Amino acid sequence: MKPKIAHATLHDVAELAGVSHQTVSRVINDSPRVSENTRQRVLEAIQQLNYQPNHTARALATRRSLTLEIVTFGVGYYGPAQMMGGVERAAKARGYRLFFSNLDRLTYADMRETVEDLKRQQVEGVVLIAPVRSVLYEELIKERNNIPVVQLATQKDVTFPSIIIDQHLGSRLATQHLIDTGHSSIAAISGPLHWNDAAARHEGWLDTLQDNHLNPVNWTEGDWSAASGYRAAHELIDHGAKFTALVIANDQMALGAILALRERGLRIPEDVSIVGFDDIPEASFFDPPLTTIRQDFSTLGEQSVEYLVEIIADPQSAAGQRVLTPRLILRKSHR
Amino acid sequence: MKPKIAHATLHDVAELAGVSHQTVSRVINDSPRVSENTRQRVLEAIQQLNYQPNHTARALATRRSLTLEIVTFGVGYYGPAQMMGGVERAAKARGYRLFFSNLDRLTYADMRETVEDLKRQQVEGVVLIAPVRSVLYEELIKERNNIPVVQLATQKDVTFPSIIIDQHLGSRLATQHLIDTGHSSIAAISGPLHWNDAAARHEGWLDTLQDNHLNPVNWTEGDWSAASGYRAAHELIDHGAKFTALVIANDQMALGAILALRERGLRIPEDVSIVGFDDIPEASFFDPPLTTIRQDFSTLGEQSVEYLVEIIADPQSAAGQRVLTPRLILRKSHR
DNA sequence: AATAATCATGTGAACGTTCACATATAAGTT
DNA sequence: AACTTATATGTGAACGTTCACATGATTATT
Repeated sequence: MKPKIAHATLHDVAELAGVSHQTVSRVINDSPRVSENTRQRVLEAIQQLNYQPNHTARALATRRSLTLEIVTFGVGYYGPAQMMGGVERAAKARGYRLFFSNLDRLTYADMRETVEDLKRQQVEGVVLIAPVRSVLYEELIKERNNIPVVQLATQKDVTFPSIIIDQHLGSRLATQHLIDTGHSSIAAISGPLHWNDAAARHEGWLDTLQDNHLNPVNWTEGDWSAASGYRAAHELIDHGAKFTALVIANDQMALGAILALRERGLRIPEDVSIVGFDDIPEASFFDPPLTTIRQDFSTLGEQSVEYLVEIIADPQSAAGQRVLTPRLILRKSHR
Repeated sequence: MKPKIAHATLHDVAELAGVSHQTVSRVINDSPRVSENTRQRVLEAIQQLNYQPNHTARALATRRSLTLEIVTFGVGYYGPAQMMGGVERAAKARGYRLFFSNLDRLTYADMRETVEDLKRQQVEGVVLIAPVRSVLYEELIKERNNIPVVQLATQKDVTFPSIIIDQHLGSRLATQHLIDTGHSSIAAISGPLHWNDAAARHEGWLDTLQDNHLNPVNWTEGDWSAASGYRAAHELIDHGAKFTALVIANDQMALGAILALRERGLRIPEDVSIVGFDDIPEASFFDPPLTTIRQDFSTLGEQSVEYLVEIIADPQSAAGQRVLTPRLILRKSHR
């Protein structure tokens, strides 16, 4: 019995219910200013026509889109993917829809494109996953037509709205634990240092060694991949580095390094202790199970939406950086 | 010198350039029907006012939103995350924006919510990552207000527009290879069987054994996680299963299984051969490097957008299922 | 030189909502 | 009984575009 009107409008419903379009509008917006009697009649008409409010028209009229955008760099990576999940969940809970935009490369053209898009989009706020050091982000922030932006995984102590996990602290936790358990030759495999988290973790390692009057033995830079961890570990040994422990900037590289060390006849943890970062779900099943610094990326994503919503409600409340704390998870890759 | 009008409109630009709004509209839409002279004048005004066309208004007037939606189940998993990346890339290349919606649980309420949202959204098409067997998807498809939908990772031989990777074939590739290299006791750890890919892989394994007149030795079901692979391998042995090879439905479970087997004193590949599925980037750095069936999820995502765009252009062209082929990648976890 | 065709521009009404009012009826106060 | 107040509804103009058409100026055709 459902008349198949392509898309019923407010007016179609009004006509069928014998009221004005405004009354229908009141019904769908839960206005108290409408009698129970007519409300029922309208509801029935809505049902009968399978009416759904047109979001576009509504956005145009109210000048509110109820839409957020997430701009991410590298969906392929574990961290960003987890953050996205968190952002989506929180956005949905708050009644916002989510545009999704990924940057594969941080080129000027791609960034430009993204900025222009943002301006056209009628978006109420942006979660920017900005894990890499780049002036392009600043450009985006400046040119964004006053749309609130919350940055994730950016640099520490930055003054604009942002949330980070304290990587320096995380690295300190890892390194200090190794020192406390008797190690004094602690090498490192860092992430790509133009990534904020990689840089912070690296400095945390350096600072902790310094505080304990230890020399930074040796380190190399990887690219987050297991392949690069494998190469890095081999390199370290090739260059004659002596170490009894290894701080590795993420779990994937740790996996690669474990394989390399084994190839070199080194046992873990007997000959070298390892601690990683992230605590990916697989980390417990490395051989040996990996001691690592857990990052709650998903919560990070959720909180970014909370923050954003606060700013949207009151732009004055846009105040600085919030910081989450990582946690050392002890398993069997160290002693 | 830039006057900071919150949002300049077509009319603001028209006034400044001394033309009608329609002329400005022509300019921004690259209509040939405008003299070079006035085009310049308009362009200048646009620049000066920092004008950006309002996407919402345009969508309302043209009844085209230039927006696609991706509905996914489990961003946390490797496959879906990769597909998303592909979808985003292709959508952007085609000039479409992308709404992102994730389902954490396949409950009626969540699905209902998603369907209602779709109807309101003014979206031109939907990529539905539907890796799990559920009637709820059918509901979504039926009630979608005639919006084109392309399903990914759904069941084989289904008649609506969809793209899958041939998991049955993949499993056949894996199992047959083991048989060809001399194995006759081939056990399996499957994924959760209500997942389409898991079911297809499982059947592929069964069918291949049957074709070769071998008995399916034994198998257990995991949940894709490394933890479940670990448990499953232990279980298999606890139950007295005898096998010289193991087909494991994804690489993460393979990782867990490898650890379990080693704990039981079994060497890989000397005592048991292993082949996984997916070829996650870490698979080369398992110990031993994992032989596995590579899935090109990212291409799958891209192609879904191509298909969707075809359907949008010509709804008649919505025809059936397209199939991609997986590939066996030989490494060192078998012999 | 007159007529037709082309080009450059303008005008007003859509698109489907909400917003700011205006109006009519009912109920409450003095 | 007259006057205020509250309640239920309707009216027309926004929102910022595009669309369909109308107009006037230029150029081409016979």
